[in-house]
Amino acid sequence: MPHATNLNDRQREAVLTTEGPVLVIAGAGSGKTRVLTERIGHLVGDLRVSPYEILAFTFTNKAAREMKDRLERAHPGSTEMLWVGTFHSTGVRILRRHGDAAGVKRDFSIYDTDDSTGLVKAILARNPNDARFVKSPRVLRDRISRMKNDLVTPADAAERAISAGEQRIAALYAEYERDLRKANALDFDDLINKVVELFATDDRVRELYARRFRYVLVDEFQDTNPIQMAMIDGLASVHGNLFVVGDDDQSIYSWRGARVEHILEFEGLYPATKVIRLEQNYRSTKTILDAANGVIAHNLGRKGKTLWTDGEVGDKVRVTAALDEESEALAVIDLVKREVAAGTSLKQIAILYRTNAQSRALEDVFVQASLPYQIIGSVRFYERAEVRDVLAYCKAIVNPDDSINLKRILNVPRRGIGKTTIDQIEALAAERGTSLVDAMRAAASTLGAAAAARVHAFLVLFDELREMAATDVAPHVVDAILKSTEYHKHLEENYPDAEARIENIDELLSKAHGFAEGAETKSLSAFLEEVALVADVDALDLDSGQLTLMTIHNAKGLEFDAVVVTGMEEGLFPHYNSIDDPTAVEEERRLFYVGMTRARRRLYLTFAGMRRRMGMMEGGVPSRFLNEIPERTLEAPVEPLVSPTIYGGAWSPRRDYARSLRDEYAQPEPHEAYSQEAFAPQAPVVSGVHVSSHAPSSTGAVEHAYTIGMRIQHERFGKGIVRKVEGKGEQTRVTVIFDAGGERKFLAHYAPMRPL
DNA sequence: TGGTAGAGGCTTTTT
DNA sequence: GCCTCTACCA
Repeated sequence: MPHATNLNDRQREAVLTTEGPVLVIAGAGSGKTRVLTERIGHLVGDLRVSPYEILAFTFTNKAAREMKDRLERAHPGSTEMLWVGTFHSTGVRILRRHGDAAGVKRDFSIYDTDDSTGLVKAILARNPNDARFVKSPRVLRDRISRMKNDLVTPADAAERAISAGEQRIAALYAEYERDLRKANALDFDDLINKVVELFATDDRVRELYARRFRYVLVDEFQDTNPIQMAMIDGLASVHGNLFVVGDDDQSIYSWRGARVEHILEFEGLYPATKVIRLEQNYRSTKTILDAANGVIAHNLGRKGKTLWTDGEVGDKVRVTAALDEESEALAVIDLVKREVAAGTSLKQIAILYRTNAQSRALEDVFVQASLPYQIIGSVRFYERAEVRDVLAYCKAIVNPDDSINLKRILNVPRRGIGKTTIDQIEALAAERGTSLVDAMRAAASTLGAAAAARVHAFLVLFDELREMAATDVAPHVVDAILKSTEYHKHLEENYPDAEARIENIDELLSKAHGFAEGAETKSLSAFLEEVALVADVDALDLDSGQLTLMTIHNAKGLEFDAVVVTGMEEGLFPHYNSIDDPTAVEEERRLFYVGMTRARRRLYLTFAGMRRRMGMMEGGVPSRFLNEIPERTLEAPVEPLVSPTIYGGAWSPRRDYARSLRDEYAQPEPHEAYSQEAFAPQAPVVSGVHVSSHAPSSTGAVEHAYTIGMRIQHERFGKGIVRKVEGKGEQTRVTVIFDAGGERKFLAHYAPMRPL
């Protein structure tokens, strides 16, 4: 059997059991991606199944691409007809072909989270009395999204509403749905929702797909939500050859409506199910697995399994304490340096964290140290204002009914169409029940002459671009938008950081060019579709030779030789919002488990004694998860971490553990610039440091009386002059301009600094 | 209509 | 600490 060699018995069973429902419980690193790919290879290569009859769901586009690449190598030509993609991209594919039956027009636009929020905002503006029922447009949008994911319609919501507030929310939800239809737009949830609706209303279409796809495969099954489950169920309704792979211990998307129960209830739903468990791990060392197993064992709500490996024991897990987030970043650099010295390449190292906000402090220090890194997520490319502006032009051009995006660009760049004019046009649109563009075309009579002329000028430009988009390729249209609106000039005139913004616009343009080179359909609408569905991880380049920074959520499914999980503090990880809810803490624990099991050879954990949160410095306490790691897997000494005073009590830097590392960064010129070569592999170096505290030494409880103009001495940055003093008591912040150049802000209470 | 300054909210995680 | 919205003035 060409497709069952080099597999263990269980894996082979999973590959060869092609008929009927199969549930594979696949632990972290147990080779599930391989099983999925080999299984498709077996179907195509050995059983002569046409790729046309196979549909596979992956969690990201990147995973889909990788699976296709692997298959293409093994069976050239086989992937052309194969459908592999995310639920969302598969939904789009189906809706573009057969959406009509569910009332979806073929040329619909896709609203991303920002667009949806804009729509909700507009609805709330129309219903000022309802604002008191929701905290913010975003909260309402999330709530609507949750209902959609749970198959709750506006009518259901109205029926279930017990309070007046719930009644109104149901009404706003209904209005949101109406407005989406009016704008000929689908939000992310609709991309799946409408398929389910389609299957329910039109049996012929459902059967068309269900007959075609004799084999349906689902990866990351633990993170499917009810609406996705309904879509899967519809697709598997004819042949029943449904193969799902998941791990209940890695379920980390319940906040998005995902249900682990889908794993637990699968056998009940599909009675003939064959269950296969993959528990042998091929990724991590014995020590890392032991540590991860020890942590996840604290969860009560799990099916229970124990991963094992016959790999080597490996190095122990190292915990590093830092004074604040800056020292934490320095500690990370130090760990990276050691890894590189030991022969690990930068691209095989990942720095993970709970929240995107944590990346900033890391980045600041990495930049200073010239450490090459790539960051996934954070300020997302497609969410930058300038990129969104240009995309709004594209969206409005493709679909002029898209009032949200049309409104966004009406006066960007400034063309004298201000609030008053827009209000008038909107009123006219509401009065006549037409779209915004139509109201603009009709507005000449109601507007003043000057305003009417400006609106007319916009419409001329808009129509020209529309005409062009009907026939020309995406990059040309994007280029025409930029030229005709003099967008570069607009950026230069209005933003001090215009250069960076222009770079982003150029990148968008080059993405459009790249798209036109590779895609079959090169139209603007096809480009928008691609753009709407890309995830941040899709951009991850593991061959860039750089260090990778990302959230643990983004790291799902990936693996690295060395992994550093930062921010191991109560409140951050587990996060404040989860800390009072045992179920939520269990999900946080699973998230930590996912982070730990990304590591192949070495795992590092760091925490900071204090950290800036929304501008305020706050004290931190080591995460409870650290205490759950079996001591035998940790580098000694562990004592300070398991101290009974940890919870509740304020944490202070333990000077006993401030060791060699501190001195390294205590000099005035702390970050020697690490060139690319400095990070090239060298001969292994033996490290003797265990739990190390990364703390610029504290000055203790010295009274701080800084005044503007005062000369000061800072332990690390040398002499300087006080420029600004803000706040009082422990919160006193002092801004200093250093003689050596550079301005910095410190908390007077904590900074290693004294008046001269 | 546009520019600016100050207030207020925000950070969990994402297709 | 940063971004967005609002209020007010030119």
